[in-house]
Amino acid sequence: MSAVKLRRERPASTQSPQEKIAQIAKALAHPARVQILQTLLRRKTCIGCDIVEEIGLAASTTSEHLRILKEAGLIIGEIERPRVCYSLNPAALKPLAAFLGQAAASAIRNRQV
Amino acid sequence: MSAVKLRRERPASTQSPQEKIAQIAKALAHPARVQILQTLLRRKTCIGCDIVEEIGLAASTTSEHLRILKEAGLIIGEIERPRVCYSLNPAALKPLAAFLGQAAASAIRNRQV
DNA sequence: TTTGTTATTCGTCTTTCGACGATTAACGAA
DNA sequence: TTCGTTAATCGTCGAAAGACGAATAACAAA
Repeated sequence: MSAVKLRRERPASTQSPQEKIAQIAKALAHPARVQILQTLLRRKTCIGCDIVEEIGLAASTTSEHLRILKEAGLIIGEIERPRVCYSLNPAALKPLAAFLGQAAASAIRNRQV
Repeated sequence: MSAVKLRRERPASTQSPQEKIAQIAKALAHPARVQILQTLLRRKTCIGCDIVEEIGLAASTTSEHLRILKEAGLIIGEIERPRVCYSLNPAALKPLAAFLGQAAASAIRNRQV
């Protein structure tokens, strides 16, 4: 309770394209977080705290994963007292998806599916 | 020089789908590695040690990034004495690409581009 | 055989991640 | 106001990532 925490990543505006892509990938770089996104994909819209139950980790740990996903912009959380309603924001995946698209295109050019 | 190192990730066969996806994402979760892949995309095929020069990190560090990419199957390195010739293996990106595809599809279903 | 060229491994260090329990926050309901 | 419910934060700890220089490996060429 002394100083500011300053947990920020770096303003998106000053990020290189590589950094943008890597940042999104980093948000996906944990099985639990992938599982959270898949859960949100399956059960269309928002979910309360049963994400915690679904992935089987401690509530605090899950909350941390949700924070990371939120910070990366991949999910959105709307408060609906006393719970929070999470939903996907697939648009945030675009830079990474575009990069993968390029790689796939090169695969076609080089005739290696 | 004492014991085995055992740096393995875990046999792909026993990996859950989430783990597979997360593992690929983890390999992409560093700007330098994204940059390496982009370089290989641009200059069609393999490159020697000028990857080191391109990304501006120490040779040993770069070698480590290349190892990670290789271990994830994203690149292939053929030795061409005295150098090594790297090339992309875009097929290894498939599981991640498929996942992003699903998310994009859900975006269309929900009318949020 | 010695020399030169490039890639990799080793050892070390600092920083970040991931997990947890405990605590705190933020309210609606009673 | 007090109570109950759910989320988020804090503090801690071990494990892993990331960076580097130094040392080593693996040959082709001289």
